[in-house]
Amino acid sequence: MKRVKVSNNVIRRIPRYLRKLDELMEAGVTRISSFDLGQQLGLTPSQIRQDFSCFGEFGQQGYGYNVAALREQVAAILGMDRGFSAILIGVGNIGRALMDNFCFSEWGFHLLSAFEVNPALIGTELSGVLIRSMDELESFLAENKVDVAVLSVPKEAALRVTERLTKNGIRAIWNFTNVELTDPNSSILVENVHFSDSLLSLSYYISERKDEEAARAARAEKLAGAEK
Amino acid sequence: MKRVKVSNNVIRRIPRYLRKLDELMEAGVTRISSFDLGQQLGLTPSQIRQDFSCFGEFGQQGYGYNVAALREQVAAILGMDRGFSAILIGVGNIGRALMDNFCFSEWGFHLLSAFEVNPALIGTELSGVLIRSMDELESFLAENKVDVAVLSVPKEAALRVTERLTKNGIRAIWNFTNVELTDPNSSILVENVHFSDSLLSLSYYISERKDEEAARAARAEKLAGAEK
DNA sequence: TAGATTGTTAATCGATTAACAATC
DNA sequence: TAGATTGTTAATCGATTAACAATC
Repeated sequence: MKRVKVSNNVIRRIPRYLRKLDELMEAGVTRISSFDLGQQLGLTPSQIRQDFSCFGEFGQQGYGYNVAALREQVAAILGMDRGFSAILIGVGNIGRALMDNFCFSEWGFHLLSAFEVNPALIGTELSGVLIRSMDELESFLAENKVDVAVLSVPKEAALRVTERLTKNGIRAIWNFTNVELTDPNSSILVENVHFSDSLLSLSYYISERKDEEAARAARAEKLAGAEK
Repeated sequence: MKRVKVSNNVIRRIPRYLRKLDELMEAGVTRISSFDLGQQLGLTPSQIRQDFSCFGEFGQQGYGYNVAALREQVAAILGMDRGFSAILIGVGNIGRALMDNFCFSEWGFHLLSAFEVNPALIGTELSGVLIRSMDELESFLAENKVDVAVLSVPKEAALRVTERLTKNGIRAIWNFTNVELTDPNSSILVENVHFSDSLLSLSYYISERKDEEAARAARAEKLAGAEK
């Protein structure tokens, strides 16, 4: 796999390609051109070819791309075949939802264990994953290679837990707390799922649309008045 | 409020400004310069001033920005003061987690009601919000102005429910299903929270780092060999 | 072969950064 | 007043789009 320095914009598009390719495979589509793929994703064919060309040559002139083959390449680009391991910290509502519904293995991850402070949950299993006491965190990290910690603890505990994690070798965090963990001069990878940021962006777009519609209505009103 | 056409990049940064400003207020900071704000967010002062200048003049030469005042401006930009209303469809794990933990009102939204097919849940309340039968969806939408539908149904139901929503006047969806709802030529606003996209991006970054470290180790190895 | 479509180079467009006059 | 810092214009940088030779 070629691996030049690839821009964030490209990297954020790759998972969308994967999802679309899975969809195409399910629909029985075996080949697709950058033109058609672009149509379906709202991207230009140029951009799609540029994106893939960061990683190699996956198409064939005059034919396009084989869907199944491209899907495998995309999966490899994303590291889905590397068998990364994860632990989950905090089996609250979000933690439970992830353990219950989110299929880590579908995306190439092994969820090794979860950790909780609530004694009622410790020792129980959820979707086949054992919930351990937070007291065991350090010893577990010493004995297991863990690539990612999924952080789904309450806001107040976020920074404290993060410190314990990074002190014990964790170098990547999938952050579901609404706390800004990213320390600019740290080498820890943090991927945020900030619900509020997402909702507020939507709020912005709705406001924008409302304002535009109001402005349009005002212009129409004025015009109608002038005609009289 | 000035409202020129603002790029997506800017819009995605505004919620981060809000979060940081809230943090500063809580810490008792009353004024901040674009320089300091940039330091804390990993952005250049230029970019911060450019971003705000899309919406107005919120600072003061020689002084910087008043934190509380800027926070209010940012909130207004995002439409947090518009009292948008929302309903939630699908009280599964994710739906429940949102109703339980996510404070809609903190971000200016009123969660009016939730809808479910499971009879055991219908008629009950969660965090003060009534769970109605999906059968009541159409009549509810006819009687209430709803700005956003939060979609947290199982994957299989996503498209069907979306159609019911849009047929009954819903024009913005906050989508928690892993389904691509965005129809390029539709005017419905869709804001996606795709967990898998997020995890796969992280997977990419971890892979990249691993490859770099392996390459570095290989070079060191070679060097050590050459010295012998 | 002719038509289609790639991978890549060049051109364009847009976003970020730098610079600076205005001014608190 | 002098120092600080804004808002904005100009310069730079990077990402997207267009074009096209290569080739299946």
